[in-house]
Amino acid sequence: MSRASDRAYAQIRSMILSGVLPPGEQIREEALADTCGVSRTPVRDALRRLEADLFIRRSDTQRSFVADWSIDDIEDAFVLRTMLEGHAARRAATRVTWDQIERLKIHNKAIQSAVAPTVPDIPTFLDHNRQFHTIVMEAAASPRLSNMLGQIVEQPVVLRTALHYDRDNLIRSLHEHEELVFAFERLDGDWAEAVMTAHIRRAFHAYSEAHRSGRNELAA
Amino acid sequence: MSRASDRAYAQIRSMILSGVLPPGEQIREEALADTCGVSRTPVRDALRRLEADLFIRRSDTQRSFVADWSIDDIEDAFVLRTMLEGHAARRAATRVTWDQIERLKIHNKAIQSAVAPTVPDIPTFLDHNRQFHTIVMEAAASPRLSNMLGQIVEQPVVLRTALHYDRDNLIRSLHEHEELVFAFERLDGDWAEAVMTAHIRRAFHAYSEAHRSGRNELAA
DNA sequence: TTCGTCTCTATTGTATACAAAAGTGCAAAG
DNA sequence: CTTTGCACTTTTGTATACAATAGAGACGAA
Repeated sequence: MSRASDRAYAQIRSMILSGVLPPGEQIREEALADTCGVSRTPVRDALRRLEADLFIRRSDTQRSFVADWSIDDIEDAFVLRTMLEGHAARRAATRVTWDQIERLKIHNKAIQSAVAPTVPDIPTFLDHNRQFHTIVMEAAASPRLSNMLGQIVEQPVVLRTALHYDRDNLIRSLHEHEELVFAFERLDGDWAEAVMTAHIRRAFHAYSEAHRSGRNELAA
Repeated sequence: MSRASDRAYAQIRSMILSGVLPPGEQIREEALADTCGVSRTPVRDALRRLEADLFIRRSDTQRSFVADWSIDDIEDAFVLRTMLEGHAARRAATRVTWDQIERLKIHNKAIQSAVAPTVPDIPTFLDHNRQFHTIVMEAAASPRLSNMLGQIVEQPVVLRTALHYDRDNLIRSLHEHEELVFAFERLDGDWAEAVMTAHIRRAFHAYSEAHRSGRNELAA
């Protein structure tokens, strides 16, 4: 992450996620180059990647804008994520190694510690949650599936989802992770897919409800 | 398609598809720039896009190579395509408009004409086949799904698949298209998904068998 | 007033020069 | 004979200048 284009990528991405660059905002390469302290060349490079990640969309005349996600877009992304991650869980159930199962359990333990206190440690939860899902993808052993799921999971909407989890949701999430490991240990693809599907759908509804209230806050 | 980077993209892509740049070949930006008659800047642009399309992979030290697809990679791509396109067909079945159904029928008619002669017109088949599938995606009304499927369908392996179709396979392909339209007319998502799944799986086996014989030819 | 067109400005696209980094081969030491 | 380090070559990364193109606003004609 030391090349200028990588730094620019990370910086612009975080500017979008943090709302410094709000949805719909036009992106000017030179302005970003100044902000990031690099020339336009690596900025253009970063913008291409962000465009592929759907963080940015380009008009028909080559101008770039921060992507604006409609409710339909959001549901669309979750539906795809449900399908892909469910499929990954099914594949993983019959391919997972004992070592991977051990690592999944370690992350679940860490998540348990993070959600046990009255005030959960969200950053720790997020970190181990991400690693848990990464291991599932690894066990699914499909580079293309990982690639595509990566694209979806990295999208702004999904990244912000867990921020809306209350403690109850975090604990349910943990229980689903544990159930998934049970399914893996029994090589039960059907079960694994069902648990994962429910896991992602619940996340969607958690997001969706929190988002609605968020909208109201903005409107108020 | 008039910008230099677009021309470079198209040209490099076709060089890979036609085998001028064989799998595993290292890619040198300057050499391609000379070949395409443009500077390195648009070539780099094109290479980034081809990398996202998985036509090109980069080593850990930033060098680019034409992607080399293993048998597992190929099956992997087809499995994903089956899942995504099956899902798309299901969605399309309950969203497709009468206008889209008419257009699907028009392309099927064109395909019928192309495969009717003893010597089928493969380019015409490919063209209308592609448009047929594009309309299905359009009817599925999920931008992300379209985007992802586009990534898979455009991959070298898939692009070359139909070249291995014999006349019998082409006719079967047509019949499956027709059955899909029946399923759409009856708004039957289960049926549509099943037909599409079978459609793609058959394409996979057609490819896989032709590929095996192709390998033998190379070995002989 | 409204439409069109023209010009000027803002923004992106391309070329080129130079910097940085990685690969390559040779030589010397062990 | 192998290995390691160093210089040299090749290749990629970045900056900057310039070209091309889209957008915005003014001005004039209908």
